[in-house]
Amino acid sequence: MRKRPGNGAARPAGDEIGLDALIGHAGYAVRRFQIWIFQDFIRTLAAVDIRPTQYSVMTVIGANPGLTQMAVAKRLGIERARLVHLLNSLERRKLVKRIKSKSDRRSHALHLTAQGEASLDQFKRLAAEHERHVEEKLGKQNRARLLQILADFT
Amino acid sequence: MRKRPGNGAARPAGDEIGLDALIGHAGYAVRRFQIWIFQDFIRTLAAVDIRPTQYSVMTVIGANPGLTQMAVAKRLGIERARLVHLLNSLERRKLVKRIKSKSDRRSHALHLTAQGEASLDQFKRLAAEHERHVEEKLGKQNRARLLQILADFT
DNA sequence: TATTGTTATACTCTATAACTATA
DNA sequence: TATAGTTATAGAGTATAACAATA
Repeated sequence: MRKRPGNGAARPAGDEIGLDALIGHAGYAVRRFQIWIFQDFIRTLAAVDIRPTQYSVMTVIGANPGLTQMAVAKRLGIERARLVHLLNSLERRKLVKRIKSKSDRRSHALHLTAQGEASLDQFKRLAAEHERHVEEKLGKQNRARLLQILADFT
Repeated sequence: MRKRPGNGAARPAGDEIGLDALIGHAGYAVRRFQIWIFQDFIRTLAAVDIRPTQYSVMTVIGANPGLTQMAVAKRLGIERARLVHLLNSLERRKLVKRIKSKSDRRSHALHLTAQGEASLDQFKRLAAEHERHVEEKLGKQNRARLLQILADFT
């Protein structure tokens, strides 16, 4: 016999649990998907110990050498205070270097080290593997549509 | 004169900064969008001080009275340890109550209080307003497509 | 005065582990 | 033994504020 709800008895976990209003909220689905996708990314790049944010920072520095910390922070929507710690970690691992700017001595120009360049190539191959997981999960067309719909947020 | 990158000089922030490989990653766009959508949700419900996770917990309890904490945690993908604190906060605000289950005295049956029911109605109206912001931002069709593409993750 | 990088604090969230009381 | 709820801790991420050096 199924328990009736509403009388102080706990419903067994096997019952189907409706989401009610959450079904109509894009934010709920997006959040659940974002968690899934980050977990897959972290798992796929676990061997090289690189997380999504670290990957995004290295990719942008690699494609735009000489950027300041402020420029990277603004472009990626990361707090500048947070970026300090991220860069400390990447610098300790000899993947990124800060170079004192001569034109504006308050700021640092960011570059990948030689090792950072080589590592980033490897990270990109693994990230591409992750992206294939996404494609398998969503379907090729749906993934393409998704990227199109969200293109403004990049 | 534009600074050339790669010589230790910082690039001015005004330069266009390419995202390189990030452009092809669904996770990057999804993450940026998820941040935007949560910020809008938090802003839209700021007057009632309800955040997305709190809203999702109250909605599920409201639609499925008597659920155990484990059942809610599993359904929404929240850690049970995290849910304890969320419920403490909602219980302090007299929105939710825990009732000792008689059939299994380890567990609690979760219910909205009368005040919780009334408040949830208000939260849902505000959340619907937030959802209209999403629709304005994405376009009606794109929002519908997005929900369809991500339906498996709810 | 304003900006860049830094340090520090507080709060949210994720991920664990261990404890208690029950089953 | 296993499970539900709880407590605690550590790390990531967000949001601030304040400070030193420099503009």
